Amino acid sequence: MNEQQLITRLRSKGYKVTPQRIAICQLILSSKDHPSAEQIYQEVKKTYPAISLATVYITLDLLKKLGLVQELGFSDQSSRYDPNNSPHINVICPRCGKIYDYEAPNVKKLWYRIIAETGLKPLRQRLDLYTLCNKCSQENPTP
Amino acid sequence: MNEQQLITRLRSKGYKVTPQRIAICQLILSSKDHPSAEQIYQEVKKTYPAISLATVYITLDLLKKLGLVQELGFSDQSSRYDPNNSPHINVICPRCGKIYDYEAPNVKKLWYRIIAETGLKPLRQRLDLYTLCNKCSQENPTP
DNA sequence: TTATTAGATAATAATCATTATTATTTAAGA
DNA sequence: TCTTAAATAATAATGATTATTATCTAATAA
Repeated sequence: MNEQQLITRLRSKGYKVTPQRIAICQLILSSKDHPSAEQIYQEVKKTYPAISLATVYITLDLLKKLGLVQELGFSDQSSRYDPNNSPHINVICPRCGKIYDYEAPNVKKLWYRIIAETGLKPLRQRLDLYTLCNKCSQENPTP
Repeated sequence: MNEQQLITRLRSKGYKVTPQRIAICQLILSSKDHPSAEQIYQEVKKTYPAISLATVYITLDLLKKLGLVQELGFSDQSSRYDPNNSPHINVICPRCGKIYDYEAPNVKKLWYRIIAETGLKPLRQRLDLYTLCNKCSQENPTP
């Protein structure tokens, strides 16, 4: 989704288009590492030093309402925001919290077979796979 | 896991066996609805009126360390505790928060194929599928 | 059986991510 | 430009979870 599409999408839903909003949306929608609100805040602050953390939270809520990002809640770290809403696996390191997407046609295909198996109509899904990242498994193999 | 196995497990790890601990463990390990800490607290209070919420949290942490329960963090509700650690789907209602397990041999088999596809070695996983429960979809079909 | 003590409990204070509030500012249409 | 409803920045409030601490007790040994 490019900037013009985003602007159109916001206006069509009656939301105003502000520079802060564009900056936050661009950042999160192009992110690959599922940043937290704080991380987004720190990043956007580089361009908008006066921006408020509350604005970040409000904008993230807006993107959730538009169905453009999914909020991933955790018990051991603050929420992370995922702009990828097609079925994929969030590969998560239980030690450092790093997250990346594993996305492949076969994963999607197999997931659809699982869904068919359940007979349920999913609105969305969240597939988390916990495994030590390379860095953490090297640093301290057996904690 | 019966009470004797639980007691042995606790003692073998150097944890003391207390009546409160047994009550909390029994409750969570036999639960099917992934209760929250508060729900467990309210339930155990019926037998142990003087029990502290802190004790519930400490015991849940202990069960996590033993690998007997998984804590499921959410962004829109407090954590829920899941005693089922084999691959299964948490079917979650996005409106009322109700959770139940969908567990079937085929789901497990397909999930293992997905894992094989990724080439990753999972320590654990969490598979959430969001769909309106019967009650909520009847009450207000289109919000 | 009793004494000892490390760990557990109950009560409650502290933390911190997130949400709510409010005065001020601004986007967008008239 | 003018108007105004919505957005922003600043900050207070909330609430789940964690930390602290003064008893209390399970488990071991005398």
